Amino acid sequence: MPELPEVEVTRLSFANRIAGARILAVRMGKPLRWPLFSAPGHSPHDFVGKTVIEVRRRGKYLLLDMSEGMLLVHLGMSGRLVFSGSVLPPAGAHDHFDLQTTQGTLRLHDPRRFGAVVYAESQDAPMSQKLLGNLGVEPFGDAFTTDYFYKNIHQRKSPIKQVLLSGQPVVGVGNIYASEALFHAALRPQTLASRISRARADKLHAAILRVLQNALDLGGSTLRDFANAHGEDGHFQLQAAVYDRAGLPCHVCQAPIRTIRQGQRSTFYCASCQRP
DNA sequence: CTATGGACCTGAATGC
DNA sequence: TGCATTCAGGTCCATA
Repeated sequence: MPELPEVEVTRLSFANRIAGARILAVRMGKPLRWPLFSAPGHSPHDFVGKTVIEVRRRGKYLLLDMSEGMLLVHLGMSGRLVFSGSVLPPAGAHDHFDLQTTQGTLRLHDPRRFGAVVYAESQDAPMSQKLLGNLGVEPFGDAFTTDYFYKNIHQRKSPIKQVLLSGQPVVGVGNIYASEALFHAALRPQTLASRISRARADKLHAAILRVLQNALDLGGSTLRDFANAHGEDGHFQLQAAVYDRAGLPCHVCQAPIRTIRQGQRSTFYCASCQRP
């Protein structure tokens, strides 16, 4: 479900409401991708009494800084967070984590359970390093320059679509926005990253920022079940140029949008507008 | 080191 | 209707 825009929209929808809250109780459902604690001797009850200081984001992870330690939250493919100031309904079959606080309850709903909630003592803790240590730069950070982008894709031998999905050199671009950015840069997804010229790399760099910013402004994409922590849908999908538009006419040239498989993921593109 | 495919899990849509 | 197959917003891990 969630690429950078959806994760950031989720963060913005509850960060202010949970900041400063004291934790009252924690409830766990079925196991998620990783256990809450990697070291033995801990229990969810340990969180009671700690305070949530603030909510940050790194790539597609949400980082809940607490008065002691932090929670790394990932939404996987089907995860969604809900924050409610009043009492939530009883946990359903797919509600796998509840953080009950003095200011409301944060709940993770995740049918496929590719998501995770992981405790780390700090950013340097082993689990934190494993999950965050090898991420590329933030697209909206100062390090994501055109120079950096060109240099880093130039040494990659894979098709550019798969390089964008890899989280290296830049995080946050998933399957929807990779196809969309390549369309706006007029670049074929199959093009080997190493063969992309400086000028076209610059164009793709700009397209990534433009597409992600646009999706942020529209509240993300709701393909089937994404919603922010208030339950509000996103609207980017209504103006996607290529994603999920197989066989439909290109908005620019009317040629039918094509689908291919790359690394077991669907890619959408316009063979007329996008060139190697 | 880089690149690729499999694995994890559930539900909805499609096809015979 | 019933059952099998395919696909879905991610990414870690083993293997070449």
